[in-house]
Order: sequence, then C-alpha cells, then structure tokens
Amino acid sequence: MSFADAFQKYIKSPEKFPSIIKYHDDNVIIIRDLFPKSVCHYLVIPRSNEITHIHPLDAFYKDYSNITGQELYDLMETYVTKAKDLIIEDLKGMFNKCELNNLKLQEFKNSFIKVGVHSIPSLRNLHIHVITSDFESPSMKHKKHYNSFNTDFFVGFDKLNPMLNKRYQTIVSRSGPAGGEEDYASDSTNSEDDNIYDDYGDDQIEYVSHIRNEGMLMNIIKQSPLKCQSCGKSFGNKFQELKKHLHEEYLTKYGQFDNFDHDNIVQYYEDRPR
Amino acid sequence: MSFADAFQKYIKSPEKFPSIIKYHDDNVIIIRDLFPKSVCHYLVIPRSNEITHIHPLDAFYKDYSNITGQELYDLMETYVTKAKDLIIEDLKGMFNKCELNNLKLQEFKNSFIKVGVHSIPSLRNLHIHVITSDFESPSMKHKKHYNSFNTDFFVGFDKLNPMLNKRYQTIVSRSGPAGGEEDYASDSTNSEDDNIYDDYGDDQIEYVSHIRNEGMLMNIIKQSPLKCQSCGKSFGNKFQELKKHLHEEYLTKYGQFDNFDHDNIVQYYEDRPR
DNA sequence: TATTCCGATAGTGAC
DNA sequence: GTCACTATCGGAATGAG
Repeated sequence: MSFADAFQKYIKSPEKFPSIIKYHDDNVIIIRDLFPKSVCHYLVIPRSNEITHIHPLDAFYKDYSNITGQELYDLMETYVTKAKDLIIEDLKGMFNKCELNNLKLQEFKNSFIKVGVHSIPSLRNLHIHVITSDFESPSMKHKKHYNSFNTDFFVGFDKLNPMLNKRYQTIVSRSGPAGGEEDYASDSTNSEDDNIYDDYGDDQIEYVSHIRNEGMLMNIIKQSPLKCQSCGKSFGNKFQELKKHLHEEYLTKYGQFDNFDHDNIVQYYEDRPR
Repeated sequence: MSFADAFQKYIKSPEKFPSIIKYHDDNVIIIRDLFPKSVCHYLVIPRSNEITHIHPLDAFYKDYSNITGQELYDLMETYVTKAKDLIIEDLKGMFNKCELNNLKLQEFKNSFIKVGVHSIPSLRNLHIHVITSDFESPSMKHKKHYNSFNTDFFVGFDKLNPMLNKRYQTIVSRSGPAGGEEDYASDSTNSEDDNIYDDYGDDQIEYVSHIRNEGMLMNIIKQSPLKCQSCGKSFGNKFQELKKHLHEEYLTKYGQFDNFDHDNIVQYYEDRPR
C-alpha cells in the first residue's frame, strides 16, 4: 500500500477513524482533506470496491452491477450537497453568532464552493473535491497546488453528468467522426430529450472536451501562469505574490460576514485533525 | 562606494585595519579573503591608484609612471611568495608541533598552492589569489565558486608574466594575423632574447589564449561540470557531492601531516577575523 | 564572477 | 497528480551621510 492508497483504510473501516471522518454511510465517506488547499476542503469518497479505482472522468459514464452511471452521479450529487452543508456548518462555527448571516451563507454556498475532480488524481481512490474558492491555506504551497484547482486540470462535477456524455454519444453515432456544429444544432429538433438538451445551449459545446493526455495535463498545471480566478489578475510564476493577493481576496470575501475574525480561521487550521 | 570597492578602504589606510591586514608596505597589502574558498586563502592587493583598476589580464602588460609591467610582475611575485609563507605559518599553527614536517610543508608550498586571478573579478581593485587547492571551506557554496578557481576562468599568475606576451607580440608583428606555427618556430633563431624564448617551448603556444569574452567566461563557470582537479572525477552539477568528495580529498591531503586534527581546522574558521 | 535573502524549479523517496 | 526534504538555479538588493 503506497501513499496513493491513503484513502483505502478509511473506506474499508470508517468506524475506526471517527476523528477524521465527518460523515459515512454504506455508500460514501466524507472527510476533510488532510492538507486542505482552502479554508474549507472536503472530499466525497465512494466506498464501493467496484467503483473506487475507476478514473474520475470515466466513473459516471459506465454502469456497475448494482447501479448505473447516472444513478451514481445523482447519488454523489446528494453527498456533494451534504459536504457543502458541512462547509456551511464550519463557517458558522468559525464566526460564532452568525444567525444573521444565513442569506449570505446561502449565496456563499451557491457561488463560492467548487466541486469537481482532478484529471490526474494522485490518490487512487475515486474522490470528489468540495472546496471553497479562497485557496487560502498553509497547505497551498506551490503552483501545481493552485493550478490543479484553477485550470482545465480541474473538471467541475457538473461537467461529469453522464447526461452530457450521452448526448455526445448521440451526436457521434448520428453524424460520424466528421460531424460538426451543424449536426449538433440539427438534433435538438428531433430528440425525445429536447427539454434536457435545451438546458445546455450551443455555448456548452465544450462539455465533453476533457483533456486526457497526461503530458498536456502536466503542462497545464506546471506551465499555466498563476491567475486569480476572482479578479483575473495574473501573477506569472510568482507564487508568493499570488499568495499575498489571495489573502487580500480572502479578507474581502470573508469580511462580508459579521463577526469575521481572521484569528478564528488560523485557529481552525491549528485545531484541524491531522 | 559599492560592494565592488570593498578593498578600497584597506589599500587607502591599511593601518586602520590591523586585524584584517596580515601584511602591508607601500606597495601592497596582503589579507585573508573574508570568505575563504579553501583552508588558506590570501589576497595580494597592490596599493597604487594607477594600478588598482587595471584589469588583471592587462595589469602586467603595460607600463606605469614609476614601474614597468615586467617590474610590477616581478615585484608581485615576491609578495606572492610572502603570501605562501603566511600559508605555511598558518599550517604550522594549525598542527602545532610541526617541526618534523618542514620537508612536507615545502612540497605542499610548491605544488598545492594556486596563484592567479579571476578573468572577471567581482571586486574592482586588482587582487591576486593565493589559495590552497583543497577548496574545503564553509564559504565554498556553489558551482561558480568552485569553477572560478578550477576552469580557464582562473588564470595562473605564471601565465601573466609579460615576458610571454612580449614574445607573442613579436610573433604577431613579424608574421601578421595569418601567422602560424612556422613563423613561431622561425623567430627563435634571430631574436636577441633567444635564451628567454627557449625557456618556453612549442608546447607553450597557449600562453596568451586568455579568454576575454564575458559571455563565454560566464558560461565556463556556470556550465562546466564540477570536476575534482586532484583525481579527475566529475560530479556534473551535483555540488553537494563534490563537497563530500573534496572533504575526503582534504582528509587525505592534510592527513599527511603529523598532529593533523580536523577540529583544529574547523576552529580556524570559527576564529578567523570577519 | 562579492554576499545574502528570497523564491522558483527539480528530483528523491515514501511502504 | 500526495507529502516532505534536499538541492539547484535565478533574480534583487547591497552604502553612506
């Protein structure tokens, strides 16, 4: 068992690690990332042996003995929501008397939490990241950390919905490899799933363009200039300057909450389970 | 006054720095390098304002108001000998009762001390390095330190003898730029300085080939693989491995002396004036 | 090529 | 692509009154 199988013992015997595992049932465990790259950083990890070693870009596109890919996706979506709720609870804990902030917390939950997977996971057990977008953390230590969440190396959970891939298959099977946008536009008129397809307009053409070439992906996280996803400012290769900037962004973002206290966040890191 | 003029105050007022300056008279000061790159590392620094800012590769090739280049070279040679004697005194001090080692010390003096200049000095005042060949020192910290003494970037004092350049000039003036080895061989028969030229045979043809191109010189110290000048072993860019090897070579070399004690050498560094 | 400080870059080993 | 550790490599500032 190498480092890459670090989650194996958790999904096998969650009851043995009560301090680490925030939630578990027969389907998943939810844990805090041991090296969180943001103030809040959770992982949703399916427990099934049949599923755990499937590549994250394939996991929801195939069917299993007891569950279809679509059903697995929908199921995981419920656990992602649970992880988001854990984040909200964390925030309430950090800011103490936050009853007045519930509206802001909802907005926060809906727009400031990223959910998705790494195109090349280092840890082999399938896991879904649920992470706040501050990237303010002592464990955020170099360019690859940041770019693995802020480039195409990171694939949003919504882009993994097999419904999108199913449509892609439909297009391909009808038009063949040479099919272009015209084929794509034409099939919205005769599919039985029009209502669903209409939810994703032509500007969603990229939905199945997940990069799988490992060299290309490594290049993306190694070579892409560091860019703040909030304000768009680029920092080239100057990671420490990005860190300073992210800290400013973080103070602004979390400062919207009453009782915001940076020391509470620092304490959060010091108290976190190792 | 920038860092590059660090020696200026010493040559102006040597009497103000008695703890740093090991020897001084009207012509030169001799100091220990403040960041010695070997167990023993002295600098011979001419005091004359007329001379001090001449490039080391030119300094002995031109005449001054009160001294010719050749006279300056011969004069500096006497101070180089004095610096070597200071090194011998250092070694005696390190090993304490070394009366029995005088023969070995003479051999050491004649074959283990390098004398010369850097092709691109960082400190502007003309200075001649007189340094033991161990390169065992806490101040030996990176590749450029080592290569600045162990590649063509370092020009031996013997190669700066203007006698050699004078002969080169003779060749060039007689044969023109296209002149080759035939011209070189022919002029030994009709020069009034035959006796001198005969001291440097045809295998000394490289005597004036000092590289002056700055880019080329920078490349030499930056790119040349690290190579032990004692045993010839190459260490590529692995400076720390070279350091370990040099330490072994040093233990062997200095172990030839009675009463060798490595801790004495370490103490030597800790006690050295800063 | 002076030093020192900081930081970016690169390779390793981990059980 | 995990971490932590070591080391290599790269730029920038450096003083004095």
